[in-house]
Amino acid sequence: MYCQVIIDIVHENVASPFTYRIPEEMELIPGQRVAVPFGRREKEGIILGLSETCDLDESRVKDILRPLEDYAAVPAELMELAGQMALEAHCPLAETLRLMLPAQMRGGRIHVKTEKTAVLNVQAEKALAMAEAEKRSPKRAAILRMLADGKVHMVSELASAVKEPREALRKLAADEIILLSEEESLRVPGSSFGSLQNPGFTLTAGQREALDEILPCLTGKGGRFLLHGVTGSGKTEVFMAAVQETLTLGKSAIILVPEIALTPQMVSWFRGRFGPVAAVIHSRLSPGERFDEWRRIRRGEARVVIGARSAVFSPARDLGLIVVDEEHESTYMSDHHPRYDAREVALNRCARENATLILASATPSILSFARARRGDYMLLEMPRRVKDRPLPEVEIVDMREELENGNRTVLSASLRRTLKECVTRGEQAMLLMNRRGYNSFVSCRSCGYVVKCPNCDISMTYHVASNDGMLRCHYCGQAMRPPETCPECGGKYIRYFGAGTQKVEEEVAKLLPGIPTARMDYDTTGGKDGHGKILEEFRSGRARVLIGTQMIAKGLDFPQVTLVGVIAADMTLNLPDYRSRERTFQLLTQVAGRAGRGEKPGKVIIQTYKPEDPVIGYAASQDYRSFFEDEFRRRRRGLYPPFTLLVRFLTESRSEEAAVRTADQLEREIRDMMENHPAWQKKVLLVSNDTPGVKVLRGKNRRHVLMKLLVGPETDEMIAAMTELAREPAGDTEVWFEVNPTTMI
DNA sequence: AGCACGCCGACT
DNA sequence: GTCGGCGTGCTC
Repeated sequence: MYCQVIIDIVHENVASPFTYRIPEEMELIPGQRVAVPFGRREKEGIILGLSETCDLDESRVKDILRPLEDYAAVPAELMELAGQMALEAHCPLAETLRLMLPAQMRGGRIHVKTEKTAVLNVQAEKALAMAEAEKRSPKRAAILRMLADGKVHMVSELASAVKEPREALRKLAADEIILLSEEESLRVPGSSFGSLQNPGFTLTAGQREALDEILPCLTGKGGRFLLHGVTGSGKTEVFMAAVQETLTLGKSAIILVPEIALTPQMVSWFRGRFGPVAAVIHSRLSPGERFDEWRRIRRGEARVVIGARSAVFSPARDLGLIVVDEEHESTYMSDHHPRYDAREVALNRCARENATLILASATPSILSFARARRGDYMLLEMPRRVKDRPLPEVEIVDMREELENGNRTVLSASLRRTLKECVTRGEQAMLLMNRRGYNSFVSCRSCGYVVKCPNCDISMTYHVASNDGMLRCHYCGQAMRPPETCPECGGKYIRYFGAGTQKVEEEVAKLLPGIPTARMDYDTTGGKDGHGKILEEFRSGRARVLIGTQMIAKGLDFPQVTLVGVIAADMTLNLPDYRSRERTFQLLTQVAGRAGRGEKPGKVIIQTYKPEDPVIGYAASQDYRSFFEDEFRRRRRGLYPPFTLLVRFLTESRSEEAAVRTADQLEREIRDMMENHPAWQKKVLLVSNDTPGVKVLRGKNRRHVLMKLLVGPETDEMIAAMTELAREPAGDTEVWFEVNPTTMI
């Protein structure tokens, strides 16, 4: 027998399978990991397939050394998934296969943990009699009495009654009175999140209706749902019930959450409700715990998996359901190689394994909602909050008026007043400073005008004076000098935005002397568990005002918070990214949902230089539908995803000249390629060659070639050709190729 | 990815 | 004359 093995090396040169002979008496199956001789070294590999014959010269074929486990580490469905992903991403199979295994499992770094056990080897009566006789050895007597029940006991358990039992055990074993052996032990992660009993409450009508659609699918061939419910409508309860039903049917469920550290409630609910059948995968697990959780899942002992995006690759037995909570979150998009979208993988797996998919969000992504409307997903709407609690009152403050009234600070008069009242009442407030990215945009403080690219309908980015002080469009490379006066109203207050959380904290300290505040942003969450510490400070009430970037807006539940202030809603709106409107809407809607989660009603103040922007209004009234229709039209009109594909080649080199030269070379080759393929040429809307937002990163000079493509039947071929193009060696310049890059810096 | 082989400059 | 630079090429 022979087998095809994928060697665990990610390199084009060794990407295709290698043939090995399977020695007599060795039984192997596809998906199993093996050790093989490779060159003059030993390597790990995964069996792709088996065959009776081999078309290679016998003498060149080597023998499999040994299996690494006695089961297939990658089950058949995940083998197929890895294959398809490698094909789509144009990357070696070894790379996608790595996603299917806990990283620590590779390279033999992790071992199955065993625990020593002891069991009686003689009749219980005889043991008890011996215990009586063992006058001189109380330890042996005690051990014999404990083992007299005939059951297998852990040595650690015996050790808690008898100190240092090792010598006594050794003697008993030598006399063949007891048997010592080792048993595999699983490190079940401690209940670091506690275990909250979820109060069993009766379902609302909305929840009932949603479940009536979902539950029948679980028994059959599966279904696809987009669960759209306003903040506080009880989406969690719906998919918890679906998970319960999945377990009742003897199947497994995977629940994906955007960031496990931010959803401790969910984890404790699941632990409380499902006990040890729930496996929780999060970044704080030790390598050993992670591996053991993986094995519990692989064996079918854990049938509920909760984790971040990589949990979508869990080897769940008989998969019945995948839930993607907060479906719109960008964390579902992997940020390093091989790039994948956990939502797409979930969809793929569900189709493959006849499982049901539930995407849940209060603010679904444009893509998912568009699909739901097209009929790809069944749309389940829950427009009401539980107990018919009202949505918080939202006030929009026009910051241009503040300026006219002589207020040049970051806090409006209204926010100052409300904040003071809130704190005086002993309640808590959250202030969101949604600043992102390195660069700032340029805006007129008198009329709200923002400098936009003439070709792209995207705000231009100011490149600091130490760079070249120009305004640039990150999409097409258009550059211009910043205007001295506002082209719209002629005003002189053209400003470069860039104020941060620190500034806000200073203002709050001036307004409320002596009131403790907490600040949460990239600068303050550096240390180990910096996140948790700051949040705890706020949760405990020691800090009364929490000031932070968008990390404070996600899924947090502080019942004492009655005021949420958004310092400058336009900040994310004017980022040079076609997704900025979507992100702003999501952020504002989600943050508005943070206020008034307890008994007391909440208030939200949104400060903006552009109160007339519909996105602000849609978020204030939590009107998802109108936002969607508006944004979908805008994308179609502006030819943005999902109607088009953005593609980028990034060159990086120590030498600026080399980075530029390589980018120029790529551009020429791309243009040649398009000349040779008239059908492809028609799909190309834009080719630009320019300096990216960050010109030098980690000491490397950078340059990028951007393309916008219309999606069509030839898309995949074009991507494949461009992938090849990017692979060509370019001296000391590195070339990165990306489709729909997550970031454009 | 590693690790061989292989062909040109400064050293015991 | 050799030791060693890292350019090309192969690994079932």
